[in-house]
Amino acid sequence: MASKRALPATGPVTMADVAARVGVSKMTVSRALKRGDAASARSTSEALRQRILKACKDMGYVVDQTASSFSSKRSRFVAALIPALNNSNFSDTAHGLTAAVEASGLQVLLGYTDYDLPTEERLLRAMLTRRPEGVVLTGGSHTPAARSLLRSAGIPVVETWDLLADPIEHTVGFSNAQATADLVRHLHARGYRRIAFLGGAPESDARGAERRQGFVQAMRALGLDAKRTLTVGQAPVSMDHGAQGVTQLLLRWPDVQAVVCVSDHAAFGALMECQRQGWAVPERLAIAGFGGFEVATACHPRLTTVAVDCVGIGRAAGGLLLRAIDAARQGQRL
Amino acid sequence: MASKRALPATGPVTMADVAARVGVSKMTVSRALKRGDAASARSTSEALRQRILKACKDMGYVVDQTASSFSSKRSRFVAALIPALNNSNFSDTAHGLTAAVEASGLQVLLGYTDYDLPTEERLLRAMLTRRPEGVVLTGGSHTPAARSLLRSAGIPVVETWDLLADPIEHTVGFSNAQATADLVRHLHARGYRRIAFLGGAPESDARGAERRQGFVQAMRALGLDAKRTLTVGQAPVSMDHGAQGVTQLLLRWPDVQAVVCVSDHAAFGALMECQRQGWAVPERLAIAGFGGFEVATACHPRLTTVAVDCVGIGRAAGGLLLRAIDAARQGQRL
DNA sequence: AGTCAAAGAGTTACCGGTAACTAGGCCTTT
DNA sequence: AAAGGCCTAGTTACCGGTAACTCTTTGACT
Repeated sequence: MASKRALPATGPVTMADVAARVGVSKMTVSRALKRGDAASARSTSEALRQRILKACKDMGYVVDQTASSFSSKRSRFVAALIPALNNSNFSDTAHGLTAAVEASGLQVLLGYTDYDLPTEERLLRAMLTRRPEGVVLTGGSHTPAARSLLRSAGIPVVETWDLLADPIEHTVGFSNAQATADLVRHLHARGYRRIAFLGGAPESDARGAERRQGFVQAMRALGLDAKRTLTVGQAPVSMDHGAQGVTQLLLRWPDVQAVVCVSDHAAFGALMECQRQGWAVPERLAIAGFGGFEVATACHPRLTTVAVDCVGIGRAAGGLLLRAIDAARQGQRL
Repeated sequence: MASKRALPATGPVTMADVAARVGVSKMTVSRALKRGDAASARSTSEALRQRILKACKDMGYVVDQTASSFSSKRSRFVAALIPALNNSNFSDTAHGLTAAVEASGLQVLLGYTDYDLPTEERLLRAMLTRRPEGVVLTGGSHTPAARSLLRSAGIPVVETWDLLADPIEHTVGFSNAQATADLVRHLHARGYRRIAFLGGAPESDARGAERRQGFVQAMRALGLDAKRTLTVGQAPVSMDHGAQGVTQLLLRWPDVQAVVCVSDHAAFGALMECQRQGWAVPERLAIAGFGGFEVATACHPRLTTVAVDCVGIGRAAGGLLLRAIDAARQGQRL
């Protein structure tokens, strides 16, 4: 074990090693490395700084964030939880979030919940042990334990993708119900009257449930029959669900003129099934989706859809989070 | 500032607080909490353990992984870099990876490179400061600096999505060239002779370039003309690229019978453009894609595609990584 | 010329866990 | 009955940075 000291080349290079090589103290190296964050305050001379930077490069020194975080109580990352990675809407939001916070030197630790609340809680628990400086969640449905964890963590929380009436702290998004209602009114204006809704099990998808509610409310407000709602499978609703759904739909309500699908994926599946069956779209059945996915504009005929500014949501959430983190740090200082 | 000590309720609860409450040493609390990992070795009595667990719950204590990682030199996470989040192929791989390593208590820190090597290097640099226990990369193209970083990091590295002849350390995947060549032979067996390839700029997408090479090699081997290759845009190749591409294709080589697209997205775009233009698929033009995306089987007509076991790749990469991490830890012990 | 502030660098202590070692109690073994 | 071993819990030291403070030098200003 004495060889440990005798073989400095093998072990990881530490800041002390660099300091010794340059002939300064650890602290000086530390200061030289993190210059640029703050302005010229409390820094080293430029000449010395260059020597230190060169030594770091020569020795292959890489800062140990683990130690840095531990010492400074700043983990320099935020946790973000989304329902699924392979949904481009959510990953676009993650993209926007990353773009917004990386300028402040924060990384995003991304997790996916598989549309499952207990999974979200587990994930949150795991992430909080790493002491993130903030948390971004998707939606407003969480387990009581998850809420409690967040409260006692004492860090800023932003809930996205729904404009919540009663958020844990901050919320960035839009009303899924409102947007769906707008879509229904749009169809109504085009002359459609017998409109159906196609979505997954409400309990498996909070946003889907919101959209369903928006559909029902708008239909009722227009004096139309809001009973044509069909449930196919659990979230995430797939293209195949849409294909199955549209078949069931026309079987059950042959007089239906238009269908509002919970997402573009389902709408696309429905559209393709119609093509297979020879049902003209939109003459026999008009199809609308939600999300503004690439497939909605690429397919033929194009799907009517509700475009969502996913990246914008992420960016706004990031901005909000940064301000909240800053504010908390200021407050701490008092 | 003296109030800091006077207000223990406000500050975060530490292990020492819990220990004091229960009347044992920090070490005992530490041991009680991490029991379950290893077998009954070096643990506390069950009765005491329950008391400690209860105290943790009552006090709202959450282990500080930052401190734990720092002390034990085990960060308990692995870094994974994929080209894009919103590509379900790659996110499925991330899914498989997560599933494979989470049983061992490792988390996955996911990053996306936007198909850009310098971005990959930057990201890698940022992640390595957090001392991951392993790294999973997509593909075998990396900047020299990135390779150097990985080498000096001294942690296991797995490269996926390409079966590399000369990997940095381990590789899990399949030959994109081989798979594309198989696809070409399949089309040839069906009677197609004048086959084209449609993809993005090779330098922007290593896997796309591999597929293009596989196409060229297979065509030549079959004694066919391999010159019908078209480049549209940069990676990631979109549905719209596919639509534009197929138009250019038929304009430039009106006699073409089939087209192999670099991905299902492009293939789908091409398919839809054909429908818009009234070109019969596959009679006028047969279209093949790559990746086995949901859209390939959901659309009408179905796309010929190369299904990839994305989750399997991730799972295999995770397994390999776990073994390598274990081996490294064993070796360290000697 | 003296005072004072700012800039640059060093010192000290500490963050909250865990590795490794130590110590006591109880049980088994010959 | 003594020796050895296992189980449980405590002790000590330390991981690699950074906050906060101190000290020295330099230069500007009165």
